[in-house]
Amino acid sequence: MEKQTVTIYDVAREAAVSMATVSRVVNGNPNVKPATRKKVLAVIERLDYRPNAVARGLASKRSTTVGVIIPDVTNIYFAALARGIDDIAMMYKYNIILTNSDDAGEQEVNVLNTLMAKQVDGVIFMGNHIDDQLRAEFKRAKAPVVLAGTVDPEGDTPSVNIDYTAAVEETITALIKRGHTKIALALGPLSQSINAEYRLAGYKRALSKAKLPYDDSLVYEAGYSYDAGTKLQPVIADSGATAVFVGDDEMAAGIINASMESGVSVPDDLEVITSNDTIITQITRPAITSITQPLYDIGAVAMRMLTKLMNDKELDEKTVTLPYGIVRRASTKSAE
Amino acid sequence: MEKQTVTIYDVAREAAVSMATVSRVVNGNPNVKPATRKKVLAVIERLDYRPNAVARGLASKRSTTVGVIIPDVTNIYFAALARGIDDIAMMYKYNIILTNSDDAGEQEVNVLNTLMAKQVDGVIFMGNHIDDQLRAEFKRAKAPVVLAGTVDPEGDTPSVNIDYTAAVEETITALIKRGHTKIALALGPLSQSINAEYRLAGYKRALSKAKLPYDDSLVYEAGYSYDAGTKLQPVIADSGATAVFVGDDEMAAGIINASMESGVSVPDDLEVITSNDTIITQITRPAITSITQPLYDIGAVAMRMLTKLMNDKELDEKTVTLPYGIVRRASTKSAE
DNA sequence: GAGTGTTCTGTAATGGATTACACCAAACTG
DNA sequence: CAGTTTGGTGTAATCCATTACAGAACACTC
Repeated sequence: MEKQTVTIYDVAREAAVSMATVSRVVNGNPNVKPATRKKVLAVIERLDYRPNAVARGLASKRSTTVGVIIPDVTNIYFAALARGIDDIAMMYKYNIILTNSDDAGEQEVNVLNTLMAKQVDGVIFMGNHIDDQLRAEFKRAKAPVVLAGTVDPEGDTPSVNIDYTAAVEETITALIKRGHTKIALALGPLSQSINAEYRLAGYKRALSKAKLPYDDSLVYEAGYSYDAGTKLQPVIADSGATAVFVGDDEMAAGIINASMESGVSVPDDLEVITSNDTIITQITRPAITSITQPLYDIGAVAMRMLTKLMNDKELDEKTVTLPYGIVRRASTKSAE
Repeated sequence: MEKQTVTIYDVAREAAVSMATVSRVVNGNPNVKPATRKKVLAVIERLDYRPNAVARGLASKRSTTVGVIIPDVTNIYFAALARGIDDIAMMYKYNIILTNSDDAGEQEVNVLNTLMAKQVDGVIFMGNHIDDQLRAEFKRAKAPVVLAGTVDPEGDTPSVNIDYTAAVEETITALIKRGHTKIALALGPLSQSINAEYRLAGYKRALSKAKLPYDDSLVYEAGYSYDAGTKLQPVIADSGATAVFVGDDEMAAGIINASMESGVSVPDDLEVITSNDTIITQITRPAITSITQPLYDIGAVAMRMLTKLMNDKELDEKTVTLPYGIVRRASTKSAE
């Protein structure tokens, strides 16, 4: 028992009008006599007609769908952005095609191409690194692209972020003011601009302003995971650092738990500050002081920008920087 | 500078063949002379032709897109399922339209309708409750629906789950064996079948098998959040319960932290067991004993079932039950 | 009542593929 | 070598809407 589809033709026939008129009614075109509109709506109701979005997309060249490329939905940070994106998309009647890229360049390019083949009206890209090939694809794409929570030092592509450099500088400066001189930096891969070109820069700037020497043996490159944190902790302990800035909340949780369990007290022996203020920062004991980011808003603003671009409007600013904050929790000592 | 699109027509003209032949080449139809195929592929390469998936979808009546309805992507549990879904979907060359429903019935129906309008070839539904209206929509839909991590007591719709009742029964029985007689149950809304009809049943069964009385004042209905847990903790403490089974990991984390901070020691004064084995269970101190679920696989298997249905194949079993486990962590005492 | 606008509706082209069917040529059969 | 397959290719209908354009109906003006 195939369920046959009701088309605009069927409605037109039943309502004794042309399909153009039905189309007008469906799309809310005001040039329809109220009586006709009513008649058509009645038939639509009776036949339970739903316009076919694919046919509509072909005819109108707009799919009312946007592509979202995300490294991994199970990553709380990116999932929060995705939620902001989807909410705003829904508000503007767009749907989201979501695909995981695992941060792999080749996969990202592939995904972008399938998205373009599906005629998405725009793309929101989240990732940790943008290389030349990807940048080239963005340019080649016939739909606009906006980066969310993702930096591109080249700055061609519109993007929404916080000022990572300033945030790190501020936290490191606060640590220095409290007397720390050996501050470790636990980051993800330094191949990613956010680490190598933003966070590290903030760290260096804070040191240099305080006239402290930069010691690259205090900078650690690890994975974005709890286990990476537990493994890194003894190394940090050996380094003699009395404070550490961590680039990922799960990693920070690993460092904290491993510290406490090996007799290194947080915050007395080691102060810990992390980056993303996810729920994890509230769950550890001690809870973790963190940079706060308006995650949901980063996604939401990115989507808002994309809707403008999709409607050929100008952007007020291409590179949006949202405000960050810092929440003090128990993993750092209070300022004197 | 509009980027003009290359169509199958352009390729046909340049390669001096008909569009049908180009279509055959693109779709890997074997009835094409190797020489012709090569010639066409060269032109495709030269013109950088990409088939328009929308046009293809209209003509072939298959969009190679499936809809995924999720309560909230930022929920780790569902996000893990979504990841499994997407990976398998990608393996079968499908894309995912993901939409958040916030578990709201009306929204779920809306979303389902837009998905059908977009001509998705199938739908994976995740949610906490399925009411009659939703069930009716599933039936009405012209594309197959599979439930992932979502129970429907009616059992009409194919689904993938673990045996929640048995899992709860097993954990409660273990607690009873260790001597507990007052065991609390902290669940999400009892309006949801998974709580009211599965977990609660397992709890009751364990009690009755042990000939312990059922006391509904030990059953708590709360939200799926950390704060809900911290708020619930004093109530549990007052009840005199010496163990608690929790339906959500964040809630469990809240209960644990609030307990420890109010001088109720976990596991000495209160043993805690939770349900989803997310990363949170490893981060709390004590870490939380949990039922383990193959989250990724639940999503993956659901998607595999859906691909079968989309290709009009029969399902081996309509209601798939994957195995669960139990990991002991520090929030429970070891068995004697 | 002719002229001029509006408002409303219909006709038909269009979007970019898939695919049933027809056809011709080459290969095979007996 | 006529007859039948098989392989390779093209023609044209089809999918279901949008939309430019044309035209009809009606109201209004002088």
